[in-house]
Amino acid sequence: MDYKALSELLFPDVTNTIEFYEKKYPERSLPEGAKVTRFAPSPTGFVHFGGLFPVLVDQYLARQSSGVCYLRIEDTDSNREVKGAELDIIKSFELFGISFDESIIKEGLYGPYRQSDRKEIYHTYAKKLVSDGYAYPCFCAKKDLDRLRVNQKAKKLNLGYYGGFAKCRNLTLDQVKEKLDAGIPYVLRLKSFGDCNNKIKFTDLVKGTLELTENDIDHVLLKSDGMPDYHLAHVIDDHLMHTTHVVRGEEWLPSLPFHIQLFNAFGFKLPKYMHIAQLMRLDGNAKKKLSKRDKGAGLTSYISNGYAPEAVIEYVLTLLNSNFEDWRRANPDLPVNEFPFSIKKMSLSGALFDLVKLADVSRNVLSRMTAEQIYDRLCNWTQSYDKKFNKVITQNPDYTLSILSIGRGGQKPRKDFGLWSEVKPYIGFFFKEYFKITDQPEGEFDKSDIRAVIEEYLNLFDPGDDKDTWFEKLKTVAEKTGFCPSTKEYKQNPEGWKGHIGDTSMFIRLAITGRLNSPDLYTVMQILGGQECRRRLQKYLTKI
RNA sequence: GGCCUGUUAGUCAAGUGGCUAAGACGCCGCCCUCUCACGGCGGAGGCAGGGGUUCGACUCCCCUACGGGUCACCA
Repeated sequence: MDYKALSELLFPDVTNTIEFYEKKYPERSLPEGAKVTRFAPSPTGFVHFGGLFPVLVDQYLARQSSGVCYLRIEDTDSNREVKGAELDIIKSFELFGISFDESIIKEGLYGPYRQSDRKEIYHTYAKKLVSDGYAYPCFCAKKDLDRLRVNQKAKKLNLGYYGGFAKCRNLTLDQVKEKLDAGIPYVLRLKSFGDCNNKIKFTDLVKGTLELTENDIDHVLLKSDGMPDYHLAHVIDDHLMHTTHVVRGEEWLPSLPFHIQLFNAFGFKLPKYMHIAQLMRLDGNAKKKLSKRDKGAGLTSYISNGYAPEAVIEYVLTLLNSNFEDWRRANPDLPVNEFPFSIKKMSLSGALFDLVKLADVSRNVLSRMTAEQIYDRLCNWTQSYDKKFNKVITQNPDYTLSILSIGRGGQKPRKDFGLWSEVKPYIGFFFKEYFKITDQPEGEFDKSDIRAVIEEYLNLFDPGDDKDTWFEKLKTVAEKTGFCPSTKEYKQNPEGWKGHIGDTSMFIRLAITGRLNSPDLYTVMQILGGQECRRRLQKYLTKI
């Protein structure tokens, strides 16, 4: 077979040579050891939660080595393409503080960054492959392939287009010409010289040394529409764009031998690979790969549900690097991008997505913010997702700020909320728009006793009191109304008391906040102001 | 089914032949001048099973079981 002639027959329009592109995309000039990584999504919809894993690895590896992290759009399948998805992906990541050094909106020297714009390049390299005898056209129709598969299945053979089953391998130049002239659609296939009885050793940076089976399948390289499939595009792009580290999900592991084969066929240097574990979700009792189909898995739905992006990022980091939490405890105030990310600390098996843990991480992240930061972000979020609340807090910025300051700062900050959507239920009672008595006293008390406590307290209440005086007055009220002023004492000897100071405090809390639980009552009352406290206490009397 | 890969408490995980097997979340109990939150103290709960190798295996090897991935003109 005259491969050169075959290549001319298949690619008459290709006039460039691969040398042209090799020269056009020279080695990147980067410092020693700089890593070049890429995130390469297909624009088939929104980015889902699991996408955060590889992209964060990409970002850390590049940043920590003064390298480059770029975005490449893998849109070689026009059937699955979703309009607007490209920009959506970029915007979604931006919400999470993730940006790329090069992308379709920020072209670098190694573009185009959209695969559908690189067709000429792929064809040039494909032509080379054909002329070197590594690829051939296949005219088999889908029907033929289906039949082949059925036969192989019946005979319990390995499925696929390989060896003796690869009929089109043996087509002569004239036969090819004939079919071409007849307008029969074809795909370009790899002519595999691999043997599935041979094993190859390969070291993955995450998985370690792997033993893989050589590829003997004549995989498709170019689809009948002339676009490459993932495999060919991956090899050519990551070569020309000089990717040093390919970070991708472990679902790609089975096709790795095929990729290695392609790199070798081209004579390209192999990049380093990192196949990372998939995030799983629980489906009944079974673990399932988290996918785009899962409701609420979209990155932006975390935003709309009220998660702080930085909290989501930290949660992902706890799963990505087992020592992240230790680092965070030791460095509570350092920005997250200073975390010394380490490949060695990456998990081998897929973690189960844990909403409860996310909530915990989230509370911790928010507890480290200042009241001002909380306020800004809260305004930002409510602007889109709770306009009424947004109006309330922005009308009273100082007041809101003082509320958000409760128990903030210091060594043991409060952790009352992990979601922006949890703030309103927590602080709503401070505002007349939301104040409502929603709880009832716990335990059995005479209404007259409750009334007596409130009345007695109203007599003594003075907003100018300091905390100790304030508490002394609570004790006085308790004692006067027949409640024990010390909980401890009461527990030792409850005889003769109607209850204890905890109970009388509860009545007052109910009147002031409408709820059984609240932050420190003294502070709450200070913020509300004497007038409002008095008003609420009096109002409560009418409701008992 | 073939191929690949993984398996330490409910979840996430340290651990690389010699520990009473870290820690975190969750759960339970106690403490912290008022509830909650925070914090502190304590508790329940684990090396999938079976064979080897070894003076000694969570750690090395083999088998089994179970989980996951993949076998497209999708990425």
